[in-house]
This record gives sequence, structure tokens and C-alpha cells, in this order.
Amino acid sequence: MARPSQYEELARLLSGIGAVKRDLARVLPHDCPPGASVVLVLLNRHGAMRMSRLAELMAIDMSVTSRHVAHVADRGWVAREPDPCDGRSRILRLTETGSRQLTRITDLYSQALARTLRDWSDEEVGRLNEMLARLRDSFGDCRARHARPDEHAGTGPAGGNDDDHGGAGLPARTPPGTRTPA
Amino acid sequence: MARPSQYEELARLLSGIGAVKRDLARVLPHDCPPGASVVLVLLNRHGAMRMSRLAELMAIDMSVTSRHVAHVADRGWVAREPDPCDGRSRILRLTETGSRQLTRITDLYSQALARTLRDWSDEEVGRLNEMLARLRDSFGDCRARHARPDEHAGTGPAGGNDDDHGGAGLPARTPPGTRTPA
DNA sequence: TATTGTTATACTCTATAACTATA
DNA sequence: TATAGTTATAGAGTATAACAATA
Repeated sequence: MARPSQYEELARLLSGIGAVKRDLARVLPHDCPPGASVVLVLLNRHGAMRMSRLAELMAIDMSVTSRHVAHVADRGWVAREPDPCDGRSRILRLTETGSRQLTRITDLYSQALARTLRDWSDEEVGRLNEMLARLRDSFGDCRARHARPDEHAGTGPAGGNDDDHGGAGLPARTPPGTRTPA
Repeated sequence: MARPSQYEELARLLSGIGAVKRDLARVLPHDCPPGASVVLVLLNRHGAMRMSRLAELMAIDMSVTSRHVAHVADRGWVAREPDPCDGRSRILRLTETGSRQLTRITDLYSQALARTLRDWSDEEVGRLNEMLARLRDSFGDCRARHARPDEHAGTGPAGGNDDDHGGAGLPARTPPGTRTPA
């Protein structure tokens, strides 16, 4: 348990991270905004999966996920294949074109970060990453506990380690969309 | 300079921080969303200031700042006083009511963080804060360099240390609103 | 003519709710 | 009846551009 002032400071800093994300987003191509990019990143990292699983990884509602997926599917970067196990479901898979697009945006993002963080050592960036991962985990615990292991992975271009489980869900009592009454 | 894989990891983690921020935002009162809350926090921390300075601290366009300020001014939390030095400008100042509102939202935010980060030590949260502050500074360097010291501070309820200078601005070559062509 | 701030418009992202199709 | 996914609608946040008032 930290001192209250530390929490206030953290709250303030988290708010400022928005500007960092906005700046980074500006290096992306016009037809591949952050939401679409994340779809490609996660499909590459975790392999083919269903809509619901992707929504869980992105920690957003499935309706929003559906729109992001429609965007990348329209451009041929992701294929929506029927799920042999469940007619209601669709399996999302990164296409070859999508894989090339992912390479492009990953390069752009990394170059921007390399420019901006040129005075950070590899070890320092590593420590920041660890902290952010732990922060995400602390917030995502309740939601992530229910996450099943990738059911349809393995066949895709899949990535590697599976330490990512998206990231949200409040302490446990505040259901999404519920705010303290004014 | 860090390894490219570290940058990719960081990009992925930053994207996940959005969920953390959304969760935190849900504890705020309906009539005081994040944008409005930040206005109160910054006016308390830096003291009375002009619109342009606030926009700089928030690292957003002044048109957006103007809307956030209108929101909190409508509720009596912030007063827009004429600037004796410049008829075009307005001095923003936190009111007594605004100060009480700030206390409320700070408590809500801190309590939410305390619940979520109950297994983080004070020192660990401190390290995370340092990292985030440095990250913000790395991104905000070029924009912050031009920031003048608070001109109209001192008189307000002003806070303390002035190590905050908002936070954004890309490496230097990418002007706001410019994306790599698809 | 340049600058401060406001307003109108548009875009991205998100959530809720209604709806279709399948289990 | 319950679940997977889609679509319509609404709200928060931001950026650009046009505008008013002042320097």
C-alpha cells in the first residue's frame, strides 16, 4: 500500500500518457488508425481467434471490436472464416497482406519510439515495460482470470509468449458504464 | 538506444494503458469527466493561468481546452477573470467550490487506485511514477522547452513542486495532425 | 498583421441497446 | 432461453478551420 500522494501523482501521470499515445498515433497511416493496428498486432501475437477472444484481449466491448475488425477485413488484412465448431462464431486470421501491413506499422512505431527515447538504455525501456505490464495486470486481474487459453491459435502465424491478456476491469465492484452519481 | 523488440513491446503496452484509464475514469462523477478533472488538478497545482498556458500543460489544442474550461466554469468550479495585462486573454482561477470538487475527485481516484494497487509498495508506485514522468518528458521536450514559468501563479491556491509540464510533442519533425500517407 | 480565445465541423474510440442467427 | 456477432445511436475527446476581439 502506497501513500495517498503517490496515487494522486500516478493519476496525474496516467492522464498525461494520453498525449504520448496521441503523438505516437500520428505516425500511423491514415487507413490504419490505432484501433485497427491493435487488431493486427494481437492476431499476430496470439494467432487466429474468435471475435469474443479479441474483444477480451483489447479490453473493449465486442461491438467496438466488430467495427475495428470490419475495418481491417475490408482492406483484406484479416480474414473472417467460419468456425467449424460453432456456426455463430467467426475465426479471425491475419492474411499475408495483413502481415505485411503489420510490418509497416510496427516499423513506423518503433522508429518513432527510437527517435523519442534515444537517450533511454535498453535496460531502462525494459524496466518501464515491466512496470506497465504489471500495472495492466493489476487492473486486468478480475477480467483476465476468466480468459481461456487461445482455442484456435497454433495454426496462425502466431507469435510467442502469451503473457498478454489485454488489460482492464475495475477493482471488481464497479461494472462498466457505472459512475459515481454527481 | 534500446533493442527494437523493446520498442514494439512498449508500443503494445501503451495501447493497453487505455483500458486502465477507462477503468479509472468510471469512478468520476458524471458531471466531472476526465477532461474537466484535469483542468481542476492543473489549476490547483500551478495556480491561476491563461487558457494558452493550460492548453500547453494539457498538451491539447486550445480549442479543446476552451471547451473543457467552459464546462467547469459553467459549474462554478473555475472563474474566468479578465487579464489586466492583455484584453484578449483571460485568467483562470480555481474557486472555493472548485477546490472542494477537486478534493472529491482526488479522493475517488486515489481510493480506486489504492484498491487496485493494494499489493504495490509505496516504493514500487514511486518507481512507476518516475518512469512515467520521464516518459512524458521525453515526449514533451520540444514543446516544454518553450513553456514560460507560470506567469500568474503565486496568487492562487497553488500547489507545490513545478516539475510538471504537461507532456507531448513528437520528435520534432511531425507536426500535429500529420500522418504518414497510406 | 499577429495573437488570444471561441465556435462549428469532423474524426476516432467507446458503450448501450436492439436485432439476427445459431446453440 | 442463452450466446456470438452486427448495427444504430449516443457520448467523450481531440484536431482543423473560420471567426471575433484585441495587441
